[in-house]
Amino acid sequence: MPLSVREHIIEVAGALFYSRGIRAVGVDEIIRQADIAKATLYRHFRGKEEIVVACLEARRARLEARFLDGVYRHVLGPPERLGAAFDLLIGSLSAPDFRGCAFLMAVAEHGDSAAIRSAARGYKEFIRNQFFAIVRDHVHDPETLTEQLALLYEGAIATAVIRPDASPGDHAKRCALLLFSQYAATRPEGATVAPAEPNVAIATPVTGSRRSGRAR
Amino acid sequence: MPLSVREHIIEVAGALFYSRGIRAVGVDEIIRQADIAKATLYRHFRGKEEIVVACLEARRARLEARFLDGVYRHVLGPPERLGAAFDLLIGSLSAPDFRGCAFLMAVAEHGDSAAIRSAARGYKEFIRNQFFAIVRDHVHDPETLTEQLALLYEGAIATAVIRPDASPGDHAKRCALLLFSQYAATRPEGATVAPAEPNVAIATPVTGSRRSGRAR
DNA sequence: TAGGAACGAGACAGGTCTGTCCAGCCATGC
DNA sequence: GCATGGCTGGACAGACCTGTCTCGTTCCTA
Repeated sequence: MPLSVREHIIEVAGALFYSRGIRAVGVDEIIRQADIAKATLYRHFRGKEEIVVACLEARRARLEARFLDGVYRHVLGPPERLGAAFDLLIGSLSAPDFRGCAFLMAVAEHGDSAAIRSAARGYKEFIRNQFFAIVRDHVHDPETLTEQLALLYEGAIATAVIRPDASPGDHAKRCALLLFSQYAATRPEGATVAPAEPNVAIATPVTGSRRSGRAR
Repeated sequence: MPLSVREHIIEVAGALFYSRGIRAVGVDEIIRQADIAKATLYRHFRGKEEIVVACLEARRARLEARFLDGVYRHVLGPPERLGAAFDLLIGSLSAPDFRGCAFLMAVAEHGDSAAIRSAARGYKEFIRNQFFAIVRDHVHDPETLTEQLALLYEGAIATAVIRPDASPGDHAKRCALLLFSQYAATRPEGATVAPAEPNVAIATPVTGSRRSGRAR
């Protein structure tokens, strides 16, 4: 299954950008590694930034597909789905070439590019929305729980970069499941589970989930 | 109180590096903004990387001092201290010049530099250790709770970069207090702490007004 | 078989980067 | 008076960057 030239460029450039940084990788190195001519590269992309955006979008599609496959391959309940999502994360964090969140790194290096910010935001919103879809019908205040799960997810990635020996993925998973059980237990209507905890007060209203957004 | 030349360089370079990225800022721009000669810069630093490391260490000292001041200014219990720590975070995230974790960004751009990785790790371990010191004697399994709190802290910073409208700081604080009350409630031995009305912690300190900036 | 599109190889321009070096200025101390 | 040492301003070298362009080849299709 031969890749098209464009896909080949995206694959090579994406790996280089991720492993060494966007600004640290020149187009000369991309064409050398991809074994193509410079004119070919500039025939497929208008400039370097367009390559970066294409790499982020390809990565996003790959990660989203992997997420959906891992979480929805089997029909399971919310805790199992959350566990599967964090197991995927744990696998990513322990990959030998893991270096952090590619989207966050791209924004750090080119935060002025609207296209790059938009690609990053799109992926992060996908993750958030997936968590929301998983817990929505099983807890009270799913918006708050969703944001907290997303926080754990992001925190594990960031921590794995600098303190990888802290097992951030494992802690995030454990915490996510604890939170879910908490929010499910204090669920008002269904009342299927009732471990009777007074902490309900904390988990109630406060900051009205912004949710509006859509900057750009 | 006039700054020494070296401190002046660090201040100017640190702001430039943080706002635009390390590789995106050349030494020519540093000496122009700092209004010094190039020879002066290279008399104080052996090279650009040494400037970067000095900037990170200065930032680390500043942030650590601010953390300790905010959390230990008043004598309070663990929930109030956690609340204060996350209020400091909330203030930082909403600062107009906030762009993410400077240490993580530096590692993303220069992950091959041992000195930069070390500076980043030092700061992140400080945060972790502070959380540990706060909760150590008040919960069972303080190590796990500590890592989870650190995860929320990191996650809020990362999320604030890409989805700032999600109020990540507020969600992190709320979740941190919920976790603490959980871990305190299930504490086996002492059982001194009763999570009866934990909302005190939420309603206490003032958000923001920390004046984090220092944009210059 | 002929034409054209896609490609490889590489020169090239114009700019930027880091780091070195030189000449001159000025304050301080002897 | 005079040396010293930190500073400024700027030239400079050598490398690297992005993006354009030319030229020859290959491959597909009509």
